[in-house]
Amino acid sequence: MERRKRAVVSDQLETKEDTKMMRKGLWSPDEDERLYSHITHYGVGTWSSVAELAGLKRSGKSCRLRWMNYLQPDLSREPISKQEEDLIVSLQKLLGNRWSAIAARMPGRTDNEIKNYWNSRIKKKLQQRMNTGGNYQSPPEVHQTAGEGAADMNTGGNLQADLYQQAATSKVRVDHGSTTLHNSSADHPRPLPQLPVFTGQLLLDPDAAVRNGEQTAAAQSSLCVPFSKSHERNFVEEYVEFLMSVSDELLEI
DNA sequence: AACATTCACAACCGCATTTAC
DNA sequence: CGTAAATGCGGTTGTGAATGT
Repeated sequence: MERRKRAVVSDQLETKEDTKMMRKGLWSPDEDERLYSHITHYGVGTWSSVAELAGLKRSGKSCRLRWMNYLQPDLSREPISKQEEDLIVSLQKLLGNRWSAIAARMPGRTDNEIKNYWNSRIKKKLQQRMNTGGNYQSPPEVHQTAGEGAADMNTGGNLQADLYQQAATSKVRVDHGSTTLHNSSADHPRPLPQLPVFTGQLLLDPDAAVRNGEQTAAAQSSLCVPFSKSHERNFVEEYVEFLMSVSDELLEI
């Protein structure tokens, strides 16, 4: 809480600074040139120093965003293809609105680009198909305020629950320690590559759950550990890597 | 032609997390 | 270990172009 207040204060200071002397709005070609030239020559120390050393009246944040989303040389300038769109849809199903995680699996694409594409096109398309009676599953609406998002994080979020739910109803079985793929053609499960083992649990305070009489497997599990956001991130990242490595078939869960 | 609406995308904002000291 | 600064992320807003009336 205290930290959060500080972050807000820090941002407010930056904002105050911005209104005094920082430029805002669209970047001019000259600014782009300065930023690009500075970074290609000297690299990025800290973003605030980049802004200063490149002689830009921009916040470090703004410089970072411009570089990441527009100036980076390895960005793709091609329109998003049908294949990429399908990939976005699949990954969004798996990861939710974790645009940076999705972008990490799409070379040349940025989180902002994917987020915009999702919001302006895919979301609409899916909605239309829903309205016309298509059996397309609507993407989960994530009208989440920052506060709600934080609440999700605090409770472990629904993400793990969703993954478990998917795993439970799909051909992938996620056990503590063992994983099998049930081949649709044969009923004999075959061993899979190492699946990241989920050693966290969904409750903030497992002891409290036990005290409350919630005798969940997680609460009772000797593997129970506090489940931080970084645990969550690692788990989800590894889980998706795993799914993508197995087969296209699994991506449709 | 003039205005309104829609669309796509760039950029901003607030907050959480990570890093440096 | 605590604090401040830096960074990263996702939601939202702003803006210019395209399209419709």
